Amino acid sequence: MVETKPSGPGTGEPGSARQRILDTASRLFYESGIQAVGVNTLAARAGVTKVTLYAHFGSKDGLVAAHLAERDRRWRETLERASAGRETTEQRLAAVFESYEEWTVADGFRGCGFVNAGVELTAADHPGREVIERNKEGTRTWLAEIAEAAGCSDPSDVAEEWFLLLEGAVVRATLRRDATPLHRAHRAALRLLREETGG
Amino acid sequence: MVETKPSGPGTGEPGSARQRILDTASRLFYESGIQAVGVNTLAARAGVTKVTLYAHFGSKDGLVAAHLAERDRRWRETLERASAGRETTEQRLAAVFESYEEWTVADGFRGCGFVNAGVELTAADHPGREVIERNKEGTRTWLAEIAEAAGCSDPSDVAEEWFLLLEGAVVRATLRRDATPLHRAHRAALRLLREETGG
DNA sequence: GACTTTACATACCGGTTTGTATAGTTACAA
DNA sequence: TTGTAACTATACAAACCGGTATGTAAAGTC
Repeated sequence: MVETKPSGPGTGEPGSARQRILDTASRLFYESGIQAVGVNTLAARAGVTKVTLYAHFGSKDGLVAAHLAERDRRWRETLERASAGRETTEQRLAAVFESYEEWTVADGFRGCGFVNAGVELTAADHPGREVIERNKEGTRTWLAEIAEAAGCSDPSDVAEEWFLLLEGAVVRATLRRDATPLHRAHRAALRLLREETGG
Repeated sequence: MVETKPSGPGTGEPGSARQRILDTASRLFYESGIQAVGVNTLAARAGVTKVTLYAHFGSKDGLVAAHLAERDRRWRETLERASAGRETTEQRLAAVFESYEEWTVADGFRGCGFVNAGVELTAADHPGREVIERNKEGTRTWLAEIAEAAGCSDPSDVAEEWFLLLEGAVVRATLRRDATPLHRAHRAALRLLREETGG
């Protein structure tokens, strides 16, 4: 387990230097890619000197890892918020697919930030890799709990099939910028579910 | 349509400078990512001077585009070779999923080279983007022809569902290095097909 | 023999990369 | 009032980036 807690000065309150750096990183890294954004640019855009950035995160790799951890936290929040009040299996599943859909059709969508980071961070021991795996495992677990509540005979199997459809839809939506990949994925997921539960 | 034919000197015979550059690019770009491999390193590893590299491809972007075109050509060959002698719909579909499976479990697998390139090449007008789209469209068409021969009422719809499963499985296989993503995708694809054709 | 093509070697260009060193400033607290 | 934490400002280092300039050697071709 890697340290993801704040490791530098400051407490991370909104508007603090640390938070401004993380917000800027989130935007720039996602927009342009991690390697394409230098620490000079990043610090300047965050309204912070490079010295402050290094005081907080130690290295660019450290900042990348912290940025991914923050992104993971926000994604989990999104899932939980979208699932509020959804009770039946199909409603809870719809909440997930609708979250993905909103995301993929939003302005500036450029694929999954974790998958993208995984493509760029080829070093096997990069501190960000762990965060990527944790995020994917989190979503997989979320889906498995829905499949379990539905009474599927092999919940993790069904969850993984849903996950394949979701990940595939995100990839497809990156080229085809409309809602059809998510619609098709959702429909296919429902058919697989109903077949499984004998609906 | 962008020029993808050889644009520099030489004919591209096996062992020629041009071919050596392309082979080296294919290996290094896939292994380490496009941005992480400089032209100095690339030329040195290909046993070629940088001047020769630029005489052949004009720019790094030009080399990237040529490399992607070559990769696309090889992928189409793989699909055709794997489908030789497959006659029924399920056999032809199996050929596709088996090709993906062999690929994802092979040593050094690091995701789809086209998707990865798409992540790295953020510039909308990069000459490689066109090749990426052409490749994805090629695979989609390949699947649609199978679905059509199967007598699906909406072949392109079914093909897209298969494609979602395949792309998702590739993404999942990048983290989970075994054959289960492809097995699951194949099984789900068959279930969706049989449902569609009322089998 | 003159010319073209293809590739070589070497050296250089301006700019950018991550990361550090040093000094000064602001705010708050004991 | 003195100290400390968090920050700014600037300058620098060493390496690397894509790309070019200059010149040479070895082939093939008219």
